[in-house]
Amino acid sequence: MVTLKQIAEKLNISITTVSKALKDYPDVSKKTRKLVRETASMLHYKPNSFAVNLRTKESKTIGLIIPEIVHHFFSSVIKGIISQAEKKGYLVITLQSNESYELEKQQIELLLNKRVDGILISLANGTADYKHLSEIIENDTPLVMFDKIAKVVKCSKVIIDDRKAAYKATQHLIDIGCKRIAHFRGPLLPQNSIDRFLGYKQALLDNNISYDSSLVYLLNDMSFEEGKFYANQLLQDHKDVDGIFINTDLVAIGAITEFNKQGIKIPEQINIVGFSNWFMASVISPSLTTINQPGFDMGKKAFKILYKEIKDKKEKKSIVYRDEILETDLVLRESTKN
Amino acid sequence: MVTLKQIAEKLNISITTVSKALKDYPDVSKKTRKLVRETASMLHYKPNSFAVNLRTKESKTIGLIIPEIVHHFFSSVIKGIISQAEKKGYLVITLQSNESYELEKQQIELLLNKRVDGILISLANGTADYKHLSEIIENDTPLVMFDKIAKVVKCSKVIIDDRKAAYKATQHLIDIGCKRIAHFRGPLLPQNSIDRFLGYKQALLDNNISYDSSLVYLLNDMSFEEGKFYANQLLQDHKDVDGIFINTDLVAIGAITEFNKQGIKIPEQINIVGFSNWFMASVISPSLTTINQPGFDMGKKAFKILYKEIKDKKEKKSIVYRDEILETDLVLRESTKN
DNA sequence: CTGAAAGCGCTTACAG
DNA sequence: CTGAAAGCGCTTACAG
Repeated sequence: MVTLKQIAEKLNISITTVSKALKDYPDVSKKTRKLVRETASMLHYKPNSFAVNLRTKESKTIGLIIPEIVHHFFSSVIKGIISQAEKKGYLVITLQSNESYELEKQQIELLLNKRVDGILISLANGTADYKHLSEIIENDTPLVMFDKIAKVVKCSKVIIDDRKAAYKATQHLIDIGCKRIAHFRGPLLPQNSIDRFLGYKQALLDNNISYDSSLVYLLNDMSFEEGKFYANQLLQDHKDVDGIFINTDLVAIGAITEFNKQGIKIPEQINIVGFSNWFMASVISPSLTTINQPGFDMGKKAFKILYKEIKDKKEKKSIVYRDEILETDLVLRESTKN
Repeated sequence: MVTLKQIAEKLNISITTVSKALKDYPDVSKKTRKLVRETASMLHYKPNSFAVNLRTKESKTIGLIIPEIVHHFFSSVIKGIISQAEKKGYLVITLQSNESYELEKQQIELLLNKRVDGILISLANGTADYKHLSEIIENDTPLVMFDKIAKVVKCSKVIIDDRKAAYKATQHLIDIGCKRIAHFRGPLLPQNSIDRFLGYKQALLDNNISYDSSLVYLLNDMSFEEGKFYANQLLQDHKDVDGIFINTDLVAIGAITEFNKQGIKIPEQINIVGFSNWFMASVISPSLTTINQPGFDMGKKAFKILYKEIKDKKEKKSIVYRDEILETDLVLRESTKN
């Protein structure tokens, strides 16, 4: 590998001058600058990034921890982050927590040891303790949380308004005439499953529909199979339900599959609204009415905020945490009337 | 940040001894070793990875270039790579070429400048020239290609036998009685679209079915929309077709959607076999018979080979390139008879 | 068992 | 305009 030293020796000048010439310092003569540039490109010189990192104390690399990569929403977020990072000259190290708090904790340790310039994270469902996140902040590493966040952690956050979106979804069911509306909710922990539940409940109350807790089913792993299972369960428990708001599309697609199998007509007998707007939602039959969750934009936005914080830190400006709330909309399809 | 120097000063010993103690060199006394370890953990010492990289000339980081992240198959591959890399203490920098040769080229440059310890790549459809790949090899950076590869490049490769898999898919259509079998193929460039076409053709010939080039449709972007478009086209061109082998599930799902819309019965009027076994293939109606492509295993395997090459290089062993061919199988579902 | 010293390849404040 | 020197924080061959 070619080094500054070799270029310097070849031209009989000092390493200092070579370094300055390559960085276009104005205090190097035009002639020397040109000579150095030419020699460097002739020798295919590439600055040793390890040395640069050590000197500048930054690596132009950020870390990303995500619960699950094979997931339409999250892979869209990753794509948004990576594309935006590349534009700004940053590379992204991605890690998957697999919805495990323990792994998440270890991975933060890995990234901190690696001295990434900043960290982006969407929390595992299992995460209830936030010491590992505080450690990032104490370590003075910029941190931005997105989608699955912890409200109490002091850092910037990019989210959607889950409560509002769930309210919108439920209101739609009410508007098309549903009287008995069930909800398949996520586990007790991630904030967004709580918020989606609260939005559902609020919409009922605002429309003078009494809240019936037996219509709310709490799922654990939010899988296709769970969707089928609880769809069947619902049919046994409540013959009179005419609408369901389901916490996420994958589960909704499981439910649709089960209803189709049992000959339940959608939307005639039961209306369904999902959440996320996966690609699948548009190709299943009947296609699924759902909340569109802007994954790509969320990724872009999260990186942009992180980038600004990294920059502000470098310039010793004080960092102001921001809460960015992205808009969602309801995509009407065949699984609800009209 | 705590450094070796600070620990040394605190204990009034040399930096050398501290370094050795932390690395469990046998020539440090038990007592000193213990003292150093305790002090280090008390001060939350973390080795500065930038300095370590510079000294050891390795970063325990690899680069990954993939055509498209938001894609069930590729995100499974990424997951396989990342999980395996983490086990071996490696981190993964992911970049997306977006099926563009130009981007791919730039990204290789980025990774080489970053001095990653190795590179994993699946080529963009647009890539026809391989100089940028040779550069990796000349740079003495281990390289493993997977899925979309270039046969002429001298490096290890992890693939499936596309020709054999396509043969199997086509043979299945023949076995269930199809006489006029169409094929929706991918563009002329990626090797696997060529191989899938050849497998299709070979199966016909081996079964004494004459090859009819008008039954082969060449698609460009392999999208859901193209699937719909060519399904419609096929209905206009050839009323007698009773089976289609389609290059990838997404297109097949587009085709199914179009056939459903036009009231064509699957599999009674037309049998369909896809390729990849996306999750979607199992939930569409009718569910799709398809070739299962083991993304997660491919990722794991690709990393394992790369890891071995990195290790061999470090130990100055000569590197033997390997071609790993993973098994695929046909998953029978509702879109084909029986 | 301990430590002084060289060196990895840069950057930059400083002197001339 | 040019360059000697210090330093980023480690590792390791070598001396004692």
